[in-house]
Amino acid sequence: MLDFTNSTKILTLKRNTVLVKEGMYSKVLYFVIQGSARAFYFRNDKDITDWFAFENEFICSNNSFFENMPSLHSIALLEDTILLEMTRDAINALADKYPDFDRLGRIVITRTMLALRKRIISIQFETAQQKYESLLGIRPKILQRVALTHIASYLGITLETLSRIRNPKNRI
Amino acid sequence: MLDFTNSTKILTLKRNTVLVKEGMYSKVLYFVIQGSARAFYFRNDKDITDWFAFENEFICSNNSFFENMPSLHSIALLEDTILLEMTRDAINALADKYPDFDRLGRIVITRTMLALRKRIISIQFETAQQKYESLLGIRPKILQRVALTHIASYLGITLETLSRIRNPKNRI
DNA sequence: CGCCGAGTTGAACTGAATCAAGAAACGTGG
DNA sequence: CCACGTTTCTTGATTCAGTTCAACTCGGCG
Repeated sequence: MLDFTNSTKILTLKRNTVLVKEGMYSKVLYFVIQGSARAFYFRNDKDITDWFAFENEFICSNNSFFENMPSLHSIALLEDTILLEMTRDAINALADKYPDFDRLGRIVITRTMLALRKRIISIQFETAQQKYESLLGIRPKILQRVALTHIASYLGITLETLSRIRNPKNRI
Repeated sequence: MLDFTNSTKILTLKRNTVLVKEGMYSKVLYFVIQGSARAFYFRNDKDITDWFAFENEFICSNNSFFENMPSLHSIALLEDTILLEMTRDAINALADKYPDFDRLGRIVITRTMLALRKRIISIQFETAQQKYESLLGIRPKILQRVALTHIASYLGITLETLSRIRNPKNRI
């Protein structure tokens, strides 16, 4: 029988577990039930966070999942986390059978695309402080759950700059 | 009869024609046959180019087309241009009838998403000069077809900086 | 207790922005 | 085909946000 529960694995994993390693092929997509994960890569020996996923969000190696290329980034858990794991083949099979599932997939991709466009505008035109505040607007609880280093690299600023922004004494 | 040619208008338009105005609703998508267009918006009274479309590429008001919101940017032609115009309803109808067309739509969105991710990395970690060179790598002929002001704003740098980068005397 | 990773603070440096002029290219009408 | 105005691009001087490098603080944990 081909249905959702049969195409899906539920994983309960510890903090820091690595789901995908840079350079590997990964045709699976993870959906976060409880906990959080991040995608990251190394650039000039620095660990750069690329994407966060919290409850009810998806995460996967984009170019491995969508383009059959070796993954450009790794994915690791930020907290003890419960995940759904689905392979691309299972997702495609479900999408072929259930138009609603197919539609859902399209909506998710479209949303992601629109979010990326907004992020580009944010990166290009906001000061470090505005970027930080925008992030807090979108993810108010992120500070309680993610190390500042990861937040800084996600925002494209240094840890030192983030630290200064957060110190009210430095406000102009 | 519901088919591709009936759902499509061919437009032949002059340089500088405005296809979409900021603030309007636009449920159409344009496919460039010959020529070029750009999407842009104003930020602090500055004209910022957001996206280019050349031959065989699509352009539309993203958030109007996908999210039914008033358009955040305008779209105008950079050259005399021949376009295909399709409404969202026609596209959806075609996608319902022809699975291949549906698949095509998904591929286009996915590609766009992946291109946006690459652009984010480029914006975040490359110097002005590297951004310029990356763009030339992707679009070698852009200089012959687009004003430097638009290239600069697309890259998120000032016209002055772009001018200096292009002057070989200023290379370090 | 002492170490270690995570965050803070300080000082010097730098790439790009801004402001201000000027040069070149472009097009439109005479 | 040239003169003139407009738009596009270049160049120079100055300023500034954020980086870099280095030292220091704090909290947790073996």
